[in-house]
Parts: sequence; C-alpha cells; structure tokens
Amino acid sequence: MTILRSSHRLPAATPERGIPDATVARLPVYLRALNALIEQGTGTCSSNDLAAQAGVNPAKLRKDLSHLGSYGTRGVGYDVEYLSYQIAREIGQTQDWDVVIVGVGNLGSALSAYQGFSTRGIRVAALVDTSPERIGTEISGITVSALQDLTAIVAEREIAIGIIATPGEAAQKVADALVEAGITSILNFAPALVQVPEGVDVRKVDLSIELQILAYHEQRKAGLDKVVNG
Amino acid sequence: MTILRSSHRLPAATPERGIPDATVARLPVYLRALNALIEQGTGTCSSNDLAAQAGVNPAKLRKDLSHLGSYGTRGVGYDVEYLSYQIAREIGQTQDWDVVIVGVGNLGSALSAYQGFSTRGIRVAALVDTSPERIGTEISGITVSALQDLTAIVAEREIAIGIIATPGEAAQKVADALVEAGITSILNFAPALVQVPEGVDVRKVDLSIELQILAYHEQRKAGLDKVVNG
DNA sequence: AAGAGTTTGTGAACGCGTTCTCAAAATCGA
DNA sequence: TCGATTTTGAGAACGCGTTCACAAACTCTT
Repeated sequence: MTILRSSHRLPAATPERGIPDATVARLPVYLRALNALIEQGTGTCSSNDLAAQAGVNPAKLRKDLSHLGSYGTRGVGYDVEYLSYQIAREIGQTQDWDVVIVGVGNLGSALSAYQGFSTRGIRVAALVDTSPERIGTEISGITVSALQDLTAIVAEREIAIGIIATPGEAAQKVADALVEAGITSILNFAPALVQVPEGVDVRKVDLSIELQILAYHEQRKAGLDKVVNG
Repeated sequence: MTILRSSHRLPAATPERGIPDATVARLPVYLRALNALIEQGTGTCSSNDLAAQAGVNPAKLRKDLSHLGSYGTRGVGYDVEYLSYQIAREIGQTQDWDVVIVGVGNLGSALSAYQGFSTRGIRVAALVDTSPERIGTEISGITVSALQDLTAIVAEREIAIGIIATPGEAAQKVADALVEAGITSILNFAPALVQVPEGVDVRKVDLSIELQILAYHEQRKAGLDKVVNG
C-alpha cells in the first residue's frame, strides 16, 4: 500500500487542508455507517452512535470529522443527511468515477461484476486484457478490449483510475501502459510491486499477505495453547 | 482491520517476542522479495538490496529483521536462503494453512481459483454457501457444501481460517457461524463490520473503500490542477 | 432566566512506527 | 597484523496517529 503524492506548497488561496491519510481511509467507513443510519430512519446521531456503527473510538471519529469542518451541533450531535453529504463531497462521491480493469481472469471478472461498487460511486467503464481468446468477449455486459486500445479508451471516457488484476509477472508492464494511457491512480491486486512516476498514486491489495498475517497470529495462538495447556 | 489479541503475560520460558503488527504485515513482503532473489540465483544480499526489492527503506528492513533475531552478518549481508527460511518459520509458512471460503459468488469463486495462494502456504480446503443452486456444484475442483455442515468440515479438516465472501447483509451471520464452528481467524471481504468474541482475529479487505481512497486523491489532484492551471 | 444535562471540538499527552545515526563486527588488501 | 571498507544491529530522535480530558456551546426543565 504505497501512496506517492507530490507535496506542492500552494499559495494561500488554497487552504491546503491536508486531511491525514489515516482519516481519509476512514471517511468511506463513516459514509457507509451514515447510510445505514439513514436507511433506518435516523435523523440525528451523536458521535457515540456513529462511532459504534462504524466500529471506531468516538474521540477518533470526532477528531476525524474536525478535519473537514464543524458539521455537528454541541449538545445535539450530527444531522445524518447533512454530514453524509459533506463527507461524500469531501471524498468526491458526489460524482461517479469510471475505472478500467486490466486482466479479466477470475479476479478481474469478479471485480467487474462486484455489486458493491455502484452504490459507492464507482463504475467499471472498461475491461482490458491481452489474451486473444478474451478480447471481444463480453463480461458483465462490457466487451473486453485489447491492451493496445487502452490509451484511446482512457482518453475517450476520461478514466482516471485503473485496476491491475493480472498475474504478478505482467503487473509492471500493465502499470506502465496505464500510466502511458494517462491513468493517475492505480489499485494493484497483482502480487508484485509496481514502480510509477511521481504524481501517480498506487494502492496495493495483496490477498495472500492478508491470509499470511492471519496465519502468523494463528500460529502464535497455537503456540500459546501449547505453553498454557500442554 | 481489527486485530484482537489476548496479551497473556507468559513465563520466561517463552520470550514473548511480540513482533510489532507493522512488522508482521511486512514479513510476507520480504519473503516474496527473498524468493525472487533465490530464483535469480542470489546467495547473499545486503539490506539495501533486499529493501529495494521489497520497496521499503533499508533501515526499516533492518529494524524489522532485528525483531526476529540476528540473522545477518556485518560487513557481508544476509544469506538469502537462510533468512528466507527464518522468516517463513516465523510467520508459520513452513506448514500449509487450510482455509474455508463462505460464499461462492463471483468473488468467492475467484478466490477459490486464485493461483497466488498455493505458493504462499494457503490451501482452499472447503467452499460453503447457503444457496441451494450452488450447494453440490463443483468450483475449482471443490464441491460446495451447505452452511449447516460448516462445523463438521472445520472440525474434520482442522481449519482455523475462514474467508467471508458474501454480500454485506450476510456477513455477521456467517461470522457467527464461523466462530461457532471453531474458526479463530477471519478474512472479511464483505462490506460490513463483523463482531467477534475475544480471541478471534478479523482482518477486513474492502474493495470499494480502496477505490474511494484513490478517488479522493484523484479529486484532490483535479482541484489542484484547476488552481494551478486555470 | 438559570441550572442541569448533553455533546461537540480541540489542546495536550501518549504511544507506536519510522528514520537517522553510529558503534560493533565482519571482510579484504597490503 | 593493521588499516580501510562494508554492513549490520540498535539507541535515540522524530513524526504521525490515537486517546484523554475538558471548555464551549447547545437543549431542556423548572
């Protein structure tokens, strides 16, 4: 999970609010919690309520929200709809974001059909692959294009975000192609590091590593059992 | 991403090494980097080499490794095979870990076919679903079982790790079933928080949130462009 | 109007993780 | 053997993020 960001110093006109990365990562969680509250008809909630719903410490929630502004009322709490809108605006969810998925193997296909994206302002706009058997086929209602057409597709549909869902060996080549095509944010599911130029953000999701971390703790638990019980 | 750990104070026999969470999360990355070095025939490497391969700061790498012990030689570096083995042992990768996947929709199916698991000591041992149409079908060579049979399957195959790949609404029910069945580590792909008793570890991977974080930075870049260019 | 009760927003303390730095330990060449 | 060079391991400084704690601001009751 590597985030590269150019840290331009800006003129005073732009307040350079600089929301901490840790906070940014939690805002979508709060948004989801708020939507749950809206659905169950809640009009107002305290930081305690919302924190419980989001699974965080209330103080942390308030500190996070304080980075956006003062959207609560002391003694009352937060207006659920209002706060929801403010967070959505802050993280750019008042617009839809088109993404292109490169690699339509099992994982890429699953992602292209993922239900959770549409309600979060994410739209899978294009699928790309290198395999001749896959190019031209239709997956989740989208025709798979050739990697060569990436630049044209990205330009035409103004896509800013790309997803790498290829094997590890292809990841760097695909990342280069994405950057070349004008993509400036990449979500990388391939088990490999990718190098990108300054100004391009990369986040990495590594399925094996998540399980390996669990396995470590699991082994630790087993070891403790042996010490305690045996 | 919530990790609950019982913090037993142990007798001196077990040193209670307590490797920091941040380090644990990077050990699999180092392992992957080391395997890459092994494949290209490297016998020894410095912390600089390995750090470059893993994409981290050399000082961080050395600090991380120092938590495991002193496996390097000053003036020389690390023996690649030896260090690889030591890390593998530390994170429990000298044995295979069986996992059960609950929910064989698009994502669950993709995970069950994921190539990256086997080389990392992860074996998908069972698939479970609630949908009658899916139960009994074969996916990636594994017959899908009913959720009711979970306890029997977990017990029989001594599975410790479960993966939730269901819609958000089903997540808590599935988590309860997994805990009931004896699972003590859960990787949750469903877009929902799950509550588990003490002693059970849960890690969460949220695909939408990863993209929403990228969208935030993307929006920020677009905003800066406007300020700078026009 | 005033006091009791809530709840936010934030300064301050704290803790964890990262990075800097350098002594200690090894190799190598003369 | 000795000095030059390389590289690890770890102490110390630093910075970020979390949590505590409380004043400020609001509602409600009397």
